[in-house]
Amino acid sequence: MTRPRWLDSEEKAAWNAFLEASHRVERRVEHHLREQEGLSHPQYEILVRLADEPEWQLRMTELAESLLTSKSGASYQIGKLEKAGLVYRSSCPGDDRGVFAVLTEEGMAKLRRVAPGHVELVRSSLIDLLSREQLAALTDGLDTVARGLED
Amino acid sequence: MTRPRWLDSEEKAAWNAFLEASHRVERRVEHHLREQEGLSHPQYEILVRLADEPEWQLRMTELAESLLTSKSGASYQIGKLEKAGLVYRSSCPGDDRGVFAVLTEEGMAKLRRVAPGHVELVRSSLIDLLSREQLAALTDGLDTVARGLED
DNA sequence: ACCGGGTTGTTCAAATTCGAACAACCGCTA
DNA sequence: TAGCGGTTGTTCGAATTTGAACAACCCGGT
Repeated sequence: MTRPRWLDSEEKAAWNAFLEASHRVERRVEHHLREQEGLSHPQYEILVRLADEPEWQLRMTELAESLLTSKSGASYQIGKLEKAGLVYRSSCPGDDRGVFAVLTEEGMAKLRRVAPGHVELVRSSLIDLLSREQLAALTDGLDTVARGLED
Repeated sequence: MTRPRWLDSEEKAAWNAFLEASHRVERRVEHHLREQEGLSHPQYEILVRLADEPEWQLRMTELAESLLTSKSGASYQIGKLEKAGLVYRSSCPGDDRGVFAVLTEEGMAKLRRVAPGHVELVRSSLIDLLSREQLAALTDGLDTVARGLED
């Protein structure tokens, strides 16, 4: 067992800033969507993912991977959205195991209604807090991290 | 209702990178601590917070605020750690409402045992993925965000 | 000394998350 | 075409989180 390579003060600062910023932002977004729009953040993200697809649909597994969540978690949330009429499940032609989650018109309408407030919140929680240069540098770092942790 | 100030592509990239990086890192850390050390991330953070205090103790409310979690969440996790013998509750002299969460020797020993592996994971999840310059820029941005969202 | 507003920590129900287990299915190979 | 490893989505129980409700307590002004 080699001696641990402890974090120096800059590295500690980086880690703490990362944890604090991500928790604060997540907390804020979750709270806003919940209170103002009656959606959880995962649910909102599902609507966004589906709306981005040409046919407003995604396989359950693809959806779960896109959300970085478990399959059971995706299944649960799709169930909720289905009850709310924002999404429905559709069988997958050519693969009887498969299930598509499909955005309904009502789901798309909901998303359009909610998006402006959400974008405003994203601005006030991240974008508008930083200069253009800070934002670019932040994106660079975060992207490098995200790419480094893929799979 | 004014027209929403939609995000341009750089802003969208920033937001997506933020969400993806924070989810991937959190997921990785949580998984590692759970599997390798038998602690949840919140629990580990509690041990760290307490160990940082001169007397290894914090009031429940302070602890909750430090963790950016709810009071009930802190209470729950302290209950778990108490059962595990890593922490105990102590009444607060001068304030009968107050409760201190106090780190035990065993808790400190556990933290010392777990810390090296955790630090290695923090390195491989964030620190070592970035150059010194990237890390500094990332810290700057994330700190600005965290400060901007305080309270 | 007493009140009234604020604070502290716990408990509760409800919601959410996860992984394991499972049944059903796919596609390739013998 | 029978079989077999791998995939798909759901269900289950366990763990966790949250806000609301609550009881107990603190304190400054009267």
